[in-house]
Order: sequence, then structure tokens, then C-alpha cells
Amino acid sequence: MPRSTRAARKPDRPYHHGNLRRGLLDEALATIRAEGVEGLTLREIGARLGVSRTALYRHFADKRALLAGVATEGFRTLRQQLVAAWEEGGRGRAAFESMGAAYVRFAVANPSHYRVMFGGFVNPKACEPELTAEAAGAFQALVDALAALQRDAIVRGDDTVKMARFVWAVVHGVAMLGIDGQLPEPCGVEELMRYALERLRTGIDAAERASGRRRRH
Amino acid sequence: MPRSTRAARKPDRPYHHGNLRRGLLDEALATIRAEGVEGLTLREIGARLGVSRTALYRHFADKRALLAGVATEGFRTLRQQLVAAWEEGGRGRAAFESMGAAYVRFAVANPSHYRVMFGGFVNPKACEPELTAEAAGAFQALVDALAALQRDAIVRGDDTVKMARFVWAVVHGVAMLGIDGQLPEPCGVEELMRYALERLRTGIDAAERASGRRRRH
DNA sequence: GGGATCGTGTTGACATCGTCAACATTGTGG
DNA sequence: CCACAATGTTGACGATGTCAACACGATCCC
Repeated sequence: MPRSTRAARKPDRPYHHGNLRRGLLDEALATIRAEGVEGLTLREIGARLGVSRTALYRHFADKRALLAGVATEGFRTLRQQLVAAWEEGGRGRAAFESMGAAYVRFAVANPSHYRVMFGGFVNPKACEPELTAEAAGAFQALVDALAALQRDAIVRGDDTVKMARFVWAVVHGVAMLGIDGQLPEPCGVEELMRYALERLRTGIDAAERASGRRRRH
Repeated sequence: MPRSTRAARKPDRPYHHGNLRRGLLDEALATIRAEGVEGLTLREIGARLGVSRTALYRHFADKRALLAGVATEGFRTLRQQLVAAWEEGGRGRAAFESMGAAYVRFAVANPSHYRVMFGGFVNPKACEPELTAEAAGAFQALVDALAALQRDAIVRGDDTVKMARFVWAVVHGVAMLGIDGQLPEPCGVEELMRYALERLRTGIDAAERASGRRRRH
């Protein structure tokens, strides 16, 4: 029957449908982006791909597995944007703040996708090794940047991973506030992020700290 | 029929079942706590209360409305614990840090409940005025504490709400990391929180900032 | 070249869920 | 005492995730 206007001269067309797994991930992400995570239904994305409802069970064990795949790709994209911001920004302090802005920008631009990544829809318990690996990769981008800043004595010499977790918490929190609409306007996120980066540097204490209390080792 | 061993001399027993709305909220929270948000089913909590499945539609318009109620109570509890930590801690810097610890403790002790509050299951768009009011109340506790610290010149004189948002983002981010199991051990949250409070005070910059750059107005 | 075999997609069916409409029951006010 | 509103029940419906059985298609092995 009319397999729609597909199935053409594409070289990588393994079997019946041209790379269904790819299409499933794309279509799922599109649906999530349009209608939110709750609006995702397996039957609909099957129909939208011109394929039956249970076809995806040959590529994903579960609905959660599909969501895990979407989350995995989200972490991959996020890492790419973080690394790009870091490298294009000159790998200095400005680049670091550019990373923070890129993080929040990603979250605000793709709120539903971001929620799939962090909303607890996927088991963090190593059920999906690829997911945890990709998430760790995105985090590693932040760790690497912080380590570079430490080498240049721009930031404190604390335990890098611990400091990275702190920074991650800050940007994650700002992104969450922005996504949940708990900020005045949509553009309020960027203003809050600017302020957060400032306070991230100097802290919130009243500015009377002398240069004592140095602890380099 | 055996209405179970209830319906006794309780004074506040408006109609057939003794305060069903209260029971629904409690049972829903218990189920969520035990099986997560996804495991909540209206039929099951009805059965667990010895009541039919559609009984709750007399008290909540929707499943989302029930979840909104659970979230509302979560914000109320959270605010109470925040205020308690602040007041019992002496309303000083130590009390402020105690507030942060209390926040994260609440989130880690009730991860599923916390997720209902922030997981996007409820519309932030003023659909539930009581929910937004209670959430604002919890946030206000933080604003009040920060304002007090500002009066005592313990923290910077920045815009209080903006600084409160920043602090909220930090504790929210730390809590999220802890809930998602992205931290080594369960007790890793408290260690990260301790570190986060330290860096919240002093920032992450290398400690060479002179006392210049003061900006009091 | 022709079956065996595995990968891939389809159909049918089922249990479960949220929700609505209609009905029953219970407490309250005139 | 009786209408009435508040509260709870039953039946039913559409939608959904998922499994079992089957059908098609490519590839491999002799």
C-alpha cells in the first residue's frame, strides 16, 4: 500500500521503513515539544509515522525506554551547546559565563525536553547505561571548564567535581524557575541568570571580606 | 453495609464519609510517597478509602486538581519547616543556613512529593490560585529572611527578591540533584549543601578580591 | 537457487485508567 | 414533613500501554 512518499533511493534504509528508530525519536521529541510529556502517546506517534502502534516495540522495550532515548539525545545536544559556548567564548571566565547562559537558554527553549531529562520519567538506576553516560558527558563538560579555570587561578582550588555540582545546581535551579513560569516574564530568566553568574563569582555576603582566609592547598 | 469501622461520634463529619477531601489528600500523598507520582490512580485511592472510584469528583474537578491539592499542602509544609528553621536558628546567618538545610532535607525526605510540586504536573497559570498563593508564601519566607539579613548588613543590599530567587535556585538545584540520584550517596546531598552554602557566601572566585567595588546604593 | 532464520511490522485483544451521565442516598432548611 | 442540595454509586465509554500471534522481508547457509 502507499508507504507514503518515502522508501526512495536512501542508501541507509535497513529494512521496511527507513530507519524507524530515528523517526520515532524525532517524532516523539516533536510531539513532546508541541504537547508536553503527558501528551505523548505511542499510538499517535506511530500513526504520524505511517506505522502501526506496536511497531516501536521492535526498537524500544517500553514507553520509558523511548523517553530515555529522547532524554539521551537531549543530554547530547546540551553537551554540544555547552562545549560550543566554552570553546567559542575563549575558554576563559567569559566563556564560562557563556556556558551558563547556553545552559539556561537550552532549558528555556526546550522546556518539555528538559523536563524529560530531569523530571524523573527515566530511572536513574543504571537501567539505561547510554543515558547515564550521556548525562555524565554533559556534566563532564562543566567539570573540564572549571578545571581549566582552576589552572588559570581564576576560580578557587576546591574539589573540582564538588564545585561543578554546585554550579550545576545553580544553573539547573535558574532554568527550573524559568521553565515553571515562576519568573515575571519569559525574559526574566536571562536577567536572573546574569545576576546569578555575578553572585556565583562573588557570593552574597556583604562586600567586606578581606583577602585573608586564603587556602590554596 | 459495613461502612468499615468509621462513622462514629466524630463531630466534624459533614456527610456520609468523614471528611473525604482530607482523606483523599492524605491517601493520595501516601500513595505518591510509596509508588511515585505515576503510580497514583484514582480508583486505587478510592478503594483504599472504602469509597467508590468517582467519589472524589465531588471534591476535586480533576486528577490534576487533586495533584494540585497535594502540591499545595507540600508548599504549606515546606514553608512551615523553613520558618521554623529560621526562627529556631536565631534569625541570623546560622538560621539562614539552617533554612537551606531544611529545604534540602524536605526535598530529599519527600522526593515524590517534591516532584509533584515542581515537576510541572500542575499548571502554573493561575488555574489554582490556592496553589500559587501557597507557593508564593513559601518563597516569601525566604525573602523575609534575606531582608532581615540585609538589615543587619550580613548580606549584600541587592534587590531582595532577585537575591531570593538566586538562593532559591541554588537550594532547588541541590535538592534536584539529590533527588535524581545523581549524587554519590544519599548523604552526599548534605555534604553538597554544606559546600553550596559556603560558596553561596563567598562565591567561587579565587580569594583575591579586595574590599573595593563596594556598592551600597 | 531454495529454504531456514532472524529482523521488522501488523492485527487482535485485554486490562487499566480517567471521566461522564444517570441514579441513589443522606443531611439540612423551610 | 418535604423539597433540595450535597455527597456517593453504578454503568459505560474512549483512550492507552502492552502482550501474543501472525505476516512480510531480507539475509545466510547449503
